[in-house]
Amino acid sequence: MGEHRGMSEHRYLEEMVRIFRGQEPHSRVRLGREQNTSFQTRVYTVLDRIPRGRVTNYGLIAKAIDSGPRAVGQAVGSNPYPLFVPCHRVVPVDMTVGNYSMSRAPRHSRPDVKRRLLEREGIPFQGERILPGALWTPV
DNA sequence: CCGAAGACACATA
DNA sequence: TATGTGTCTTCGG
Repeated sequence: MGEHRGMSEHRYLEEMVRIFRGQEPHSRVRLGREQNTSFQTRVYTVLDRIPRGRVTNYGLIAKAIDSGPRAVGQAVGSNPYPLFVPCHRVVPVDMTVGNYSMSRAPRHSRPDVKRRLLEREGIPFQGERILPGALWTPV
């Protein structure tokens, strides 16, 4: 079986399925981040600290690393390890799921992957919005 | 280098 | 609701 992103293919898929189901990964996975810019690394470091069942927003991350929200969005969008680095826990300040990549699909066929991931992690929605109690502020 | 483009935020009408 | 502006990083010419 092949090697995939620093772990066996089998284990990688197994952990990925767990995350899709809203379960916690069995073990913390070490991922190489050599290709990232130093700015991206700073952003992903914050993402790693977002607790399960909580979300934060682009502006708060920006403040935490002394940058701007758009720059944070750009870094989040180029996350090389989605799911493992929980970019799905970052939402706009209005607490909707935001303009993540999948949101460009036609509405009737839109998979709403981000929302489903969040719901399985226990994030409470009311209509299109996440309840304010789920907001986490980076320390 | 310079300009344009973002998974944004905030102000103003 | 809907433009318009500010701000910061990346990428392409």
